Amino acid sequence: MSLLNESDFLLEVAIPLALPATLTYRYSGPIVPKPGMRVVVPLKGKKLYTGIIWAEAKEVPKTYEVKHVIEIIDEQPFISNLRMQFLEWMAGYYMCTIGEVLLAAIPAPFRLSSESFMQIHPDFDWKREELGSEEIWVFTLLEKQHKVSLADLLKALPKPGTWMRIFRKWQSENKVLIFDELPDQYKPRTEIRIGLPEKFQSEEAIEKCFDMLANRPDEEAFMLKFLSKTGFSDPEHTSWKIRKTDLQLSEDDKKILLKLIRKGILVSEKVRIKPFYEETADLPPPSELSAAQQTALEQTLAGFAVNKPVLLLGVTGSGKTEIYISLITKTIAEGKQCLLMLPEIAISVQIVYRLRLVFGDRLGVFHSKSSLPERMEVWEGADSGKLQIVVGVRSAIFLPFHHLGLLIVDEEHDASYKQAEPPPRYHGRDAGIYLASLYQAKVLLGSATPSVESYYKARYGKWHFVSLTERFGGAELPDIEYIDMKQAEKTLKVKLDFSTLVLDKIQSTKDEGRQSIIFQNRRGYAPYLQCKDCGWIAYCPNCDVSLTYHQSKKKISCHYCGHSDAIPKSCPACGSVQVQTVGYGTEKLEESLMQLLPGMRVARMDQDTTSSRKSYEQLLSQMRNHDLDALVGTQMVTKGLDFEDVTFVSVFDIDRVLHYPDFRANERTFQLLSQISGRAGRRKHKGLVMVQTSKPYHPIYTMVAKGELILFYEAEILHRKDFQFPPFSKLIKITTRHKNQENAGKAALELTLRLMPKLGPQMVFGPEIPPISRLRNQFIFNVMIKIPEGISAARVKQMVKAEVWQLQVEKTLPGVQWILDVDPV
DNA sequence: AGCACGCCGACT
DNA sequence: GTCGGCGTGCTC
Repeated sequence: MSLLNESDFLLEVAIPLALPATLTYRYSGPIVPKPGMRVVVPLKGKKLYTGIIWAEAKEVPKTYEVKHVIEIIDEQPFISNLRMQFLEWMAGYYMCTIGEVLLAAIPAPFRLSSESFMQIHPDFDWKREELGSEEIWVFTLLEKQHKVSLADLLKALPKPGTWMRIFRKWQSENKVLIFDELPDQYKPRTEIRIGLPEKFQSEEAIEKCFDMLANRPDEEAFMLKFLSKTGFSDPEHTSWKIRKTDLQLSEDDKKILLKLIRKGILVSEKVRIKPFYEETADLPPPSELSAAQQTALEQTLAGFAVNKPVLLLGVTGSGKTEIYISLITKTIAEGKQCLLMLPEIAISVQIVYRLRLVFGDRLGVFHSKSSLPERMEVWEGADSGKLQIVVGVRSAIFLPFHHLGLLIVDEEHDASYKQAEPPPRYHGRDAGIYLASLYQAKVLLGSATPSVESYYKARYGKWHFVSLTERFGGAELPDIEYIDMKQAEKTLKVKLDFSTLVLDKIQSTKDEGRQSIIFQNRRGYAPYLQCKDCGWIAYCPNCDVSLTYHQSKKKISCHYCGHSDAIPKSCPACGSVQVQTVGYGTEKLEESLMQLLPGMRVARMDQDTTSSRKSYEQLLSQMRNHDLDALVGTQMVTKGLDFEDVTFVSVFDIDRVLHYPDFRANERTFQLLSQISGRAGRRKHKGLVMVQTSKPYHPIYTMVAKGELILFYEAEILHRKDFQFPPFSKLIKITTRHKNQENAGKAALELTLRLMPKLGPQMVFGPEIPPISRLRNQFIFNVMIKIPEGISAARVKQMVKAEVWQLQVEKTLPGVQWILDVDPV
């Protein structure tokens, strides 16, 4: 960094806000600024923000007065050079601003602002005599006020100094807590456990115990209850403890318990409730690799040796996880870190248990439902290198890995890796591959149904291709049958739109003591509510979609904006009372099954029944304990569920997926059918899949049934090539949004007209009205840019960005929102 | 993200 | 006649 004056620096500072660019600040102070260090800066008025020194500013701005950096927070760069390079790449590649990337990349607790609060950490023992005079000052204030905003603190403290740095240091030393909202979330959840002291933990000792209670029948009764609840009578019981809540104590019981504790016959302890993934379960240690797995592992290593990303095509149940574990173990042995990326829903208890068993404390979990302190812990662990493996969702790529050696992206085809909103609209897999290249880390992508793009790259040179097609333990793939619903209707073999074949199979599956899964990609009771007399349909007032009828909530609601209405008793248009539901959602299927198959224990798994982690886990355990015979669900049941006794899977309506107007419809249909088939017959028993369709001989369906995976991919690749779709081109989707249809349309048209002469009709497509043309009272238009192979995507992006920027500046279309989406999914 | 400036409804 | 709704624009 060059000097302007003596120790006076001019800096480009990136602030985690959706600002168009970095802002210029001046700094003079005791520290030599380096890129990646955090600074506290004033922004518009007196508000303070944390920014990142991005670069040295090249010249003194002439059009405005440059403000001063208040303080540099870090002694060492908070973001390493490598990671800055990554973040900058992301902003460029995904056509957003650095500020937007930082917003996603830096957890809130690191973004000290004047709105942040500070309080004394309850677990830290401050010793007054060890504090310096300044520290005493702050400590006293904190002690008096419980929590203080940094703005107030800065006002109250003697002027010059490096307060933010001191606060930051305290924060990292766990002397204080700094947070943005209420401090409640920092209180660890605890529970009380009641247990038998060690000296009584044997049959004879318990006898003695009871002798002590000989003349207290109430206490004796309590002890008996306690012992039975701990499973004492079970010869294999191992625990002498139980959660107090599980004892379900009456008021009187509580008094007795207190007495017993006082007598020393029982003990109570308060323990922190561990997040679900920290608990360990008794699972068998990882099994030895099979010959097929061993071969796949060796082939993967061969790909790594030539520094290519490896695509592992592993059919469901082939045991990809074992291969992951081997590779992770190897990477850790080399002293490097691993990131295992999973789609949100797949970070299940099962896989984390399994990995924790192998890697113990060296494993961290980075989940979207993780609390802030949990995130901070993983962040710190990744930074220090203490965590050698992190299992996480897409945002885990922002963790400050010390030395990343291996990236595994499981279920790499999963669309949820792509962030839709807010920017950066990045793809976890693709961004991960770039990040790995910076670290010179190895990359393994795993899937039973890879994306067509990945398959193509792996098969035709760029990447390395490994396939694992044998199901582990020799379990057979299920049979897939397509039920011709038109035929079934003609022969009256349909009840409530269920084929009687399917119904019979659900019944017989139950009778054999096994379970079924019924898939329908639509939640709620019915997608429409319609008047039989005049044809009126309930529409969302804000969006261009019909309202879904929800019976249990007694509402009709919009799945896009959340709007909901009471169910009309009569038609608002003609007054008729013949208002009826049309179509089928999971809720209705659940009801139909209960009605058609009496005695069937059916449950439903969709967004509406799994709003909390607990309800989700509960459904899983009900399935596992055979409290259920059939599970109806959305997309959610297609991913990662592994029930030993599910032998029958039924797909209620697949045609809608296939006919969705999108170049990925074939791929999605293939993936969906293959994935859902993977839920059937995962162990000893062969599974059966029945798919209801009006086109039983559609080639995609046939290819799934015959397991002709390679055929599907090769055919699809030809198709994509003909139409110049990815992987033979790159797409940028530009969306215009405005409350007024005309303005949104004009904006899209104007952009098209300006891009057309520069890029030509082979690259510019649109404007087009999307299938849902209005969302949250905003009209939407799309312009698609298709960049063929051989043309610099970077240059096209530059051009598009310049045109959009120009249109924004011209202000002929005020208030139009422009959304740039690179590699839309 | 905030915060300020700016044009249209229910009130002292 | 005014107070205030949040729509839009700027932050160095």
